[in-house]
Amino acid sequence: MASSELLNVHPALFDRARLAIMAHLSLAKGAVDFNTLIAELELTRGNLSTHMKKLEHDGLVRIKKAFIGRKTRTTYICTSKGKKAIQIYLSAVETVLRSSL
Amino acid sequence: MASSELLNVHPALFDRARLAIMAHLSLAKGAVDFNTLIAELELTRGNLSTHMKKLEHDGLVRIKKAFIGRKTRTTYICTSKGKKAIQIYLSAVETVLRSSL
DNA sequence: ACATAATGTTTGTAATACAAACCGGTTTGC
DNA sequence: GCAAACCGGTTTGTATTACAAACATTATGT
Repeated sequence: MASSELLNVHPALFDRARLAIMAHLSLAKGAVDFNTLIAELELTRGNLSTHMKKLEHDGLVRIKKAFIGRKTRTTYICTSKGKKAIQIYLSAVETVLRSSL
Repeated sequence: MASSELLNVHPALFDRARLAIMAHLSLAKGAVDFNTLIAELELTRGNLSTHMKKLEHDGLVRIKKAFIGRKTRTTYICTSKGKKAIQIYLSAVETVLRSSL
């Protein structure tokens, strides 16, 4: 059954905001910071914060905190596990839906 | 911003079970019945029932009830709105993720 | 020195996915 | 012919979770 391929998809990706976050991070070469994500994805700070905590917990993202001058700066990068999850997501969706066009 | 394309996607599709249901219905020519969906997608009855209620409420699916012999039989078909939602979903996901491979 | 802003995090709440319990009706066993 | 098991779904209760408001901390402007 083709639709069972969806079972291989990491559950964290079945959320509009988190999918957008992961897409953004997997595109960007290098790290992306908190405020950039806020601005581009139109999320509130609280919302982004909790999403990133979950994504880190699941190992899809790595959080880096650093001082820029004396202010803190939080950036995120997509782990290889995260990239793989995105690929699985895309291929699963395509095999399940492509033939229905 | 490419990722904003995800905002056009119908929110009901951001759920693994409902996406699988819609994929199945949009593939099948004609109606699919309750028990077939249960069997192929491995959902509980309660779970499927509530998902279908939501999908009908959102206009992505139409529910038909009929008697087969003296038993009732519930079948579902994907509306044109549902098919369009699937197409939007697929193209949004592809434009957002394709370049990240 | 005091107000305002910037950067995140924690907390409270509303929405929701899920399965258990339920319900109306039918078939089976005895 | 009556009870028990079954079928086809629906409603209800619960546990999870997405979200924004409130909070905490530090920096900046005046």
